[in-house]
Amino acid sequence: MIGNAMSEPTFATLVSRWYERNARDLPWREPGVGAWAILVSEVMLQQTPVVRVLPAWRAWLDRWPTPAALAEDTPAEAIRMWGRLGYPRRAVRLRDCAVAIVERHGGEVPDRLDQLLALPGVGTYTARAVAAFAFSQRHPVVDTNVRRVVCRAIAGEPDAGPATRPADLVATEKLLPAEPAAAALASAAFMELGAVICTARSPRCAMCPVESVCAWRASGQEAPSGPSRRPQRYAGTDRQVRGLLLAVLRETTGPVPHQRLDQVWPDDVQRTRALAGLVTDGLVEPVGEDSFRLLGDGPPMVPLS
DNA sequence: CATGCGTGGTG
DNA sequence: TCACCAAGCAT
Repeated sequence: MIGNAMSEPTFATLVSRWYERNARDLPWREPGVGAWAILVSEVMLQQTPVVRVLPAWRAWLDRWPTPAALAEDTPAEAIRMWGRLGYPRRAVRLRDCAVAIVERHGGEVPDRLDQLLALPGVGTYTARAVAAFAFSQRHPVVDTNVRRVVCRAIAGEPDAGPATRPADLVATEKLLPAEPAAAALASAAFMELGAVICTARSPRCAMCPVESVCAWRASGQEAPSGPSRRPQRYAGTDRQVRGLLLAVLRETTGPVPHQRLDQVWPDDVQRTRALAGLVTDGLVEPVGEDSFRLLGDGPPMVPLS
């Protein structure tokens, strides 16, 4: 027991201490923030930087403080409120998620991992993040930041794999304190370390609380390997065309004649394909012969009899 | 398991 | 300038 008391601080302890002194004061981390607000923040933060999420998160919760409130509104309004956060399918899925929470869980965000995972738009990361941060449960929370931190500091490798793997969850779980609340704090701390110090491009090792125990540092800090995969260009892709189409639909209430949508992109084939994709994905619906609108942006179409 | 899916900031 | 992202998810 004396040996235990005198042992070196654990990895999680070092990072948690650093976090308690240096964490950014993000609003969804404040005490008393509910599970719904945390869930909304996690979905918005999927692939969108913190600085852009901040105002959108406040506006969203001001309008829809509960899952039930969002569930009663239209997908179209969800897409509009999403603004330019990107990947607007997340807005629709978040609304689907609110509907599911009302239908399956009486309007309360569930606290069980399997129930969270079953919600639309909630995957491995988000389910664990909500369980840990909203309900103080002891689950490894592994996002791209945590993968990078653990991969570098523990395994001594410069890069994490392309996607979260079961091995990442196991490796991270081993680092967590036994106490659930401490484990949740440690998970937030790992994420923060990866976001602020142990960044992908230029890690600030001089500021790092675990530099002295970092395996990557100890092994000479081998540079990240070359480009594993060539990222898709944005300019000229369907993705860009979808964004242009959606920008027009967002700023218009109700149906938009296709002639107006035609103006956003000259290539008929690509534009038509992009619009069809938006319909397939449940973001847009056709109205009448030649108009389109955001899903649910007006009264349902009544078939003529 | 590789892809597709938006957007705006930055070195 | 422009490649590279930034707390993933669904298929």
